[in-house]
Amino acid sequence: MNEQSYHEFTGLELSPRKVDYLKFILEKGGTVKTTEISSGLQVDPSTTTKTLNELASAGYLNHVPYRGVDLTEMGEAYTQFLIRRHRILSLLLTHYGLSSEEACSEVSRFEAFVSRDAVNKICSSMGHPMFGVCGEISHERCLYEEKHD
Amino acid sequence: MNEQSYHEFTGLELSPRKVDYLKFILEKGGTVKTTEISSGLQVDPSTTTKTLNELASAGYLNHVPYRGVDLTEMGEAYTQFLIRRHRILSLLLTHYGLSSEEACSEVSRFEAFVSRDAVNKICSSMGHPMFGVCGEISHERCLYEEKHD
DNA sequence: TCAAAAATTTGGACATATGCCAAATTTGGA
DNA sequence: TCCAAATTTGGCATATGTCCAAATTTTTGA
Repeated sequence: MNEQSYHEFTGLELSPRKVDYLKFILEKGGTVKTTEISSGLQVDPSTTTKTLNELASAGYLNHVPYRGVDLTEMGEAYTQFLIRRHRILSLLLTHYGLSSEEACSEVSRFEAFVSRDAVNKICSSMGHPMFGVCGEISHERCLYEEKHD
Repeated sequence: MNEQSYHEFTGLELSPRKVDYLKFILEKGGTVKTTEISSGLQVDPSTTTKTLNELASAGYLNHVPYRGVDLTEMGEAYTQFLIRRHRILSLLLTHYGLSSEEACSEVSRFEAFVSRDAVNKICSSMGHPMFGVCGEISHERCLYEEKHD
């Protein structure tokens, strides 16, 4: 989604693993170092470097070699969606007999394959819940888009 | 799951594409030929042959070269689960503002990553619905397992 | 200040999953 | 029986994700 505004994306742009990286980076906040990510995601630092380069090339991150990464404006907006998706889907599953922990780990496995359209429909249908099982749910862009469809 | 009974599986054994193959084969029924599968899944016949060999090695299929494949007993039981999973998840999404078609194609993208445990919980929680948006839902093993947990 | 330690990156290798093409093999119908 | 159609083999390609060892850069502390 390099050249486009963050209004246009399907939610299917990134692999499950890349989603993990972005979520981790947003949750850490600010500039994040390779080592922190490697520990957090349990991978070799060289793996982290490679993935970071890919995410930077795709426009989600600014990467200053040897210094760390931070989210671009687009990357931040996109990652907000990733987190909202995770929370909405997790909350959904807790309504069907899964515990918070089960829901969370279940969703982590498949969330990367759930489209933004579907998430937005589920979200409206649930009445834009404010609290998920793993954090507060922000609907900023979600509500904005609904009004401007 | 080669040596084990089909009572023990997580539902995460197969990649999305292999799930497609098994579902297609079960839906066709009986012995299915390479060409039918290739047309159905829109892939080169040589790709089909390779995948069939993998599924046969893993114990899901009997493959008689140049003749076709059919599901083993285990493969059939497993594929029943795959289809139930697809239908339960699709039905679920239609309760959140997605049309049948949307639900179906959405679920096709991520179903391979939803565990059997989660499906069983969702299924009980929904009261073991008999009809999905893309076919009747059979609960044979699902109900059996519930009684014998 | 500056050398050793720590962090990061590079380059090479490997594994898995998919998929196509061309060539060889087998089947089956005329 | 013989050829066309179906199938399989073998080779190759791409995309992801991962590790290791070596090279590079940054940081730290004496």
